[in-house]
Amino acid sequence: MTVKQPARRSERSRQAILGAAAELVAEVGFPKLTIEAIAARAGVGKQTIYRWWPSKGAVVFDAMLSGMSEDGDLSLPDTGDLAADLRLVLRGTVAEMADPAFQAPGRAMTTEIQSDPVLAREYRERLLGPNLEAAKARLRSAQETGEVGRNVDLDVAVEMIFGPVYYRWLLRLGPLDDAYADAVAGLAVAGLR
Amino acid sequence: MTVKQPARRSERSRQAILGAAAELVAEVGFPKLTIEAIAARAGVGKQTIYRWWPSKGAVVFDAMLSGMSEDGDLSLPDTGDLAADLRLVLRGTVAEMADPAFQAPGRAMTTEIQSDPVLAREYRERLLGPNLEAAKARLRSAQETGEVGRNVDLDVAVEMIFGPVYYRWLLRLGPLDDAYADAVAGLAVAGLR
Amino acid sequence: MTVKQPARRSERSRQAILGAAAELVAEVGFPKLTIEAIAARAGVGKQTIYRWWPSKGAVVFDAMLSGMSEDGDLSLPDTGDLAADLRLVLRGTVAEMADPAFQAPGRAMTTEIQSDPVLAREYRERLLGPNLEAAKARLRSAQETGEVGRNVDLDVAVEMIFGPVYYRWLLRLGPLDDAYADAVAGLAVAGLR
Amino acid sequence: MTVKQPARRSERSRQAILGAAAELVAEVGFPKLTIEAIAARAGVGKQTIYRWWPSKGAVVFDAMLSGMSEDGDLSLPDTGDLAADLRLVLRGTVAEMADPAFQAPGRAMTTEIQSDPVLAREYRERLLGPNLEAAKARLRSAQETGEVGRNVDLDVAVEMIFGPVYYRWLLRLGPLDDAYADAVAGLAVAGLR
DNA sequence: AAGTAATCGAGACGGTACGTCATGTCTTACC
DNA sequence: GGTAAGACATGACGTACCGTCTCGATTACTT
Repeated sequence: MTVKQPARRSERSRQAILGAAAELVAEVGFPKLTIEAIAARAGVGKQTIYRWWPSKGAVVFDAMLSGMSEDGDLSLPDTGDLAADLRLVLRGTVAEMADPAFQAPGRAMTTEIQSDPVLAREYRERLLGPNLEAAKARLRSAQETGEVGRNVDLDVAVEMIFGPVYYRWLLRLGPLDDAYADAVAGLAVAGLR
Repeated sequence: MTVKQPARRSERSRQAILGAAAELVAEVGFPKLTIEAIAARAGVGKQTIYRWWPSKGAVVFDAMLSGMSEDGDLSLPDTGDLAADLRLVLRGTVAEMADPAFQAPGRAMTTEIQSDPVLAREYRERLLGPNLEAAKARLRSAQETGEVGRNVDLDVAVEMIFGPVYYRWLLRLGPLDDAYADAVAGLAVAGLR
Repeated sequence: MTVKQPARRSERSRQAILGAAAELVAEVGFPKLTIEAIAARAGVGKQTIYRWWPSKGAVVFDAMLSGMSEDGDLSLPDTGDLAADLRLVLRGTVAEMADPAFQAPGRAMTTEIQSDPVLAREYRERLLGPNLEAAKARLRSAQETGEVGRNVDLDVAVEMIFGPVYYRWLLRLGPLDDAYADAVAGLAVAGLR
Repeated sequence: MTVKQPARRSERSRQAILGAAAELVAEVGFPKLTIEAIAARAGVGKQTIYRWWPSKGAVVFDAMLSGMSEDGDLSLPDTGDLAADLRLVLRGTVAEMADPAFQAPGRAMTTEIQSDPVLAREYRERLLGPNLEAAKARLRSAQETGEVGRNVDLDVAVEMIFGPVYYRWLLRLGPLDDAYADAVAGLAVAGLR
């Protein structure tokens, strides 16, 4: 969340808290995670957490952000073959979602977002939004080559691509493997034509 | 959840608990819902809840089940026009999801499913599964008329239909209206061809 | 307590309850003794206990009564030598009080008597009273031989004899052995002259 | 009880708890006294009680200690006339025991001591012991004047003095008035010669 | 270099809810 | 009708965390 960065904040404590939060959410899951446990594990006073983060969710969110390479290039490949590019992207998405290290915090995030509007906004704007924007950019380019219909609503289009994957992941409806990624990519490309 | 059915369980208490849970989850939301409040509202001892349900989530789940017409005909319409049928179904789905009365418990359910495997199974088997099966049946019929390709994996196909809607709903990515339902239906039908 | 003796009372259950109570009070002590545990140990419904006894204390009291030879001859020996007779009696009293098997129920009794007037009355009339009466009888006889002064209040006198022993036992002020019994007997006899 | 004195304990809370405990034990009696009620009356969290006292009994004990002038001069009068001095002391003892305000907590204490060894020790060392010591000191002085035999065991002697009173009080064997105090004093002095 | 103010660790505080236990009442089915 | 079994409403238990608060003790800027 990183509310603000005042002069005298202890970076050491911040790191310890984020690290402890990341460890603990993986160990016990989000619902059983407590601020007290984070403070204890981080060797930090509770107040230091309350001073800088508004909620448990915010801490975990920050911990997840720290754990990600925020600088990563989000843009999708553009080889001119939309189907191939989507297959590639979805295979990556699917692999990440199947990764056990991502599961606990990922689900926690989804959960927390449901009851914390501030967090939800943060999530949409800082994590999800940029990714969806990148996908839309690729589809826009595909519209120019004619691979995607001109009248297709791109907001709906990106949801057609990632929605099914997210759905299967969250509700554990089936395996998240390359075959699945390819199938979704195939149906999507066909639909967008 | 209805774990087991020993001897003589008080039906009156069961109804009161389920009713109170449904009311309270709508009033305060799932995270702020407490067993004590349910017991108090239902005029029931806490132990009576703990005796029959393993967790808060299980109670709310049961409450939701009770609130639904379980006998309802799940099968999709089959007018011979797949696109029209899907539009109809998705409009209904979207309307339900936009309904404020469904929001709180619906999100609560999704949330709770993430950390309770028993509940998750129950959810998939008793609520989600039948609905997806009904959709698959309609698609299978569409395969016979040629509206859907023979080699399309129907599991993936149903996720292509409902996944995007669920995605938009859960992450609040945009409005859930008829236009959106139609757009999703359109793209899906095109993809499945 | 034995409230009443209606026709169809199960003697088998009564015995089982009293036995279980006696065992349990020795095992866990009176404060941790529960009606449920007694019922379970006795293989009896809780209601059967509630039907026949008004309180936990009453059950234990009855159990203790059953455990004692109620028919025993309470009268003190009268050899003509009061000091010797008292030594004998007090040695017996002291030995009983030091007996581990008597400790738990004995203390429980004392405890329970404090807050249950009915029980207290029962205790004084059925257990304590007869014993004190017997001692008074012996002292009365001693008054005739001149070993005890004519103007001595015998109620006070018996309390001078048993009070110190009870005091030392209840508050664990020191060992309860023959030497102590003899010392008390000696001082008492001297005082009563 | 005052288990330990770490860091910064709230004196205000301590007083409120002790006060509430004293009031409540007088109102409802020890067996019906609950920690929750004490906390509520004191305007304090339950945890604050559990943090500093190990049991309900310990709280009440502390409350009683606070209610007593701990600084009081315990030593018995020494006018040179043992009988007169003992009469005086026993009249005081008897009056205190007959005082309704002392009854409930006094009996509670006795009761609680039976099942809590820690409390029992505390009681013997901090309340009872000093009083008995004071009495022994007076008797020792009497041994020098010849009023008490040289070979009398003073531990037994003090029990001969207070035991009967305690016995009559606890088991409600008779009135606790001046006449009784005098009778006990008289018999005791005669015995100790 | 000393003064000073924000931050830190620690943890006590008033609370809420937890999940468990025992109470005493009740209902059912058996004998 | 008494019984074993056990569900029920009640209410206290002792524990876990909540979010706030105070306490020195650093610590890094200011003067």
